[in-house]
Amino acid sequence: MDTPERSKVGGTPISKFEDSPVFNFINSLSPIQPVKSVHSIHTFHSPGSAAISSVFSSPHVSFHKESRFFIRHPFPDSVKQDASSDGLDESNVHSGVSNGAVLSASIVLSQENCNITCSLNEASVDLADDSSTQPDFSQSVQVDNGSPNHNTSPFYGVKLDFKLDISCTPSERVKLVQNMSENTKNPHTTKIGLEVQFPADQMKEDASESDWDNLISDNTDDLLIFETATGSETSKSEEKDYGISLNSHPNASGLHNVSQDSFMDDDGETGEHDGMSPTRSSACQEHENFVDLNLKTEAELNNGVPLGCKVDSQQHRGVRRRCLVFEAAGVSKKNIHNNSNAPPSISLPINAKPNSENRQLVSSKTSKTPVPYVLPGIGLHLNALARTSKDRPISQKTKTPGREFISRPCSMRPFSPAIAGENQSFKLSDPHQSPDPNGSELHDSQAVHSDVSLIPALGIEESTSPKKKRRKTENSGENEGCRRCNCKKSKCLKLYCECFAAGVYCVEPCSCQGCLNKPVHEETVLTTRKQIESRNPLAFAPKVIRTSEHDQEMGEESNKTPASARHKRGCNCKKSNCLKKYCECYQGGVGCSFSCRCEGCKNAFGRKDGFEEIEFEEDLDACEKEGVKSDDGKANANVPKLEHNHLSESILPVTPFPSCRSSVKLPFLSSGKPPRSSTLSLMNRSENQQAECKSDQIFHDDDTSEDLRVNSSPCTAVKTASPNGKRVSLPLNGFGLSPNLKGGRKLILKSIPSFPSLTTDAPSSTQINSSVFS
DNA sequence: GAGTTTGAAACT
DNA sequence: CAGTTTCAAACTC
Repeated sequence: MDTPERSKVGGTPISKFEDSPVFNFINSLSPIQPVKSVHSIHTFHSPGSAAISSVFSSPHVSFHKESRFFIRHPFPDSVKQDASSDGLDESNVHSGVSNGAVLSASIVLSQENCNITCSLNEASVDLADDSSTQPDFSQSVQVDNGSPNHNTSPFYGVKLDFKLDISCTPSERVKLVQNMSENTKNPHTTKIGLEVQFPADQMKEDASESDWDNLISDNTDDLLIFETATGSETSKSEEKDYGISLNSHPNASGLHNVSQDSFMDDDGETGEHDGMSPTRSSACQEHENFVDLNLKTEAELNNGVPLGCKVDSQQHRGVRRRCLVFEAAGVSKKNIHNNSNAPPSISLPINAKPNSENRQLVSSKTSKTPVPYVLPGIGLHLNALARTSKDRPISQKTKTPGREFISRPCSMRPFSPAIAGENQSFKLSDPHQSPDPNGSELHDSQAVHSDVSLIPALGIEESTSPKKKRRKTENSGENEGCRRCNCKKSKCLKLYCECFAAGVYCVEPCSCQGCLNKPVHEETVLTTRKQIESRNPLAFAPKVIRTSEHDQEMGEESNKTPASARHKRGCNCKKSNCLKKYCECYQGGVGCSFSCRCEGCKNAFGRKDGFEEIEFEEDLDACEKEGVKSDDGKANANVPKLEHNHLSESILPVTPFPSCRSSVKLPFLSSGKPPRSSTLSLMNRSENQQAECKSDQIFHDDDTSEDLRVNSSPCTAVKTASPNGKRVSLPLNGFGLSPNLKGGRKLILKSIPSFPSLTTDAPSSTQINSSVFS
């Protein structure tokens, strides 16, 4: 073995390492000789003796500062001291405290069976404290592993353990890379790379046998302490939460990727790994020491490394190539890299093109980046939310001077029910905030900001003519929502203007002419708005109200079943039969209700007639089977089917301020079945007012549909007409009842937008209704 | 892309 | 409050 010279860690002669069990192990690889422990893990790359040489030949790479594999764990100085006191070369042992989290990684190569045990322990913050006092702590090793199985997300008290029993064969390769001293100073940057490669089959079998506890207990001496690398503030923040630094962090992942590449991708598979760490800082690239345990085979990763930690899917994707990779021996492609080779992969330019996985990471990361532009003094207008099918990009003002940049997510499902909820107290703002496609409600402050996270960067992409784009997006179905106004005469100061109606400023994509609905004209906008509100307090109220609950429950199907939501005022369609977007109900993805004055309603989401006709039917089931027939006697095949769904929905106006919202549960909507005749009977129009009264009484904040109870308390009559004389009523108001009814449905008005102008305080359900219907 | 249709909004 | 006009989106060609 000529290793010593070539094997340097961070320029540190490997002589010390030779004393280490690892070294012995390596030496003994062929024939397999036991290695009791590894104080410091270095790269083993060795099939047989030759392998050993190779191990140390490549170790440079792995040892090299630039090695990308790393196990990060912060730990207390005390620990560090202990480690050093143990005679461990600092280069081999890095300790640090990061965020109070203590991570220790121990890798043990057992003498027998050439077991290689890698215990990765993530010590909680508490542990970190303990670690100082507990010698054994050193054994616990925190490995930042990006293995899919590895839980990328930090967790307390979770040990990430994997034990690998492999027969030592020439094919086996274990790389342990430590990176050195320079970085020790900087706990955040110190990384140690460890790569262990095993035959795939062995890995599967053995990897599954993870026994960290044993490792810890047995190999106290053999500890590798790694400092957690904290690439960025973000990672730190994450780590703080858990007291553990994880590779889940983009930076970390990037590091892993890099490291992995450095070790594994001689054969050109690096392509897989390239592009890794866009987020990775150059500094990290050069100076971080990593310990990487790479499990190359995914099966291995999944099966062979029972970490007891599960990584969420997203994390998986991001993490997949990271750390622990046990490469099947057969996979010779993973050659230990020479340092010369390593650098390229290692020091991948930040702006390097990420691979698909990396991209995901990046994208996910970036997705959050957009920051909504909130016009000064202008608050979120939830009306935008109300326009369900009309997603508006979240307003975002580009930094470009004089240019408004408003974007809103186009995530809306084609028929997703409009979310209602508008708090007029908000100033016009954030134009195009859209309801969460998922139906999630915007809550208070969250609404304003969280939505932003949803921003698909719409605004950025809009360069083509707004109109075309709009159509394009609309046609596309899901992205239907991205709209812009095209006003020519209204100056975007009337409700004709969708933007204005939504309470958002017009943005660049808009092709409006003479637009005054811009931040520049804020006063004008507000004034006009007030005027309109004075005329009709509900003018900016969400047109469609629905419950978020529904979305949550229904998930993807929610778009199919918006029925629980209803247009607050109802449509007045004459010719479109409520089958086109001319119909606001249809457009909002909700069924028509009693409030509608439409003629020949065939609303696929729920016909007004359907309700009425069904109302008195004794056997709803029959109805469902037959389908609901409209007044004109035309059967609407869609209706029954849809009815199930949308009836199950609850009305949920989404307002940013939950406190201001009250929810109404309409009794039978959650059943998911069409209204039962008995139930519907209550909805008889003659009884509308009564029903509405009931509905008023059943406002609830929570969604317990079962809670739907008819409140017998006296109710004041509620006007169904809007201030303007137009009927405004909550659809399904009359549904409050009948649990006894089979298939009772619930409409839940989870939140009704409070209109500050009307009621300063969070309106009670009654208040809401009164305000709505008065 | 222009023209038509449609229904809400605005107006009288 | 009803009728009419205006408006812009939706739709059609």
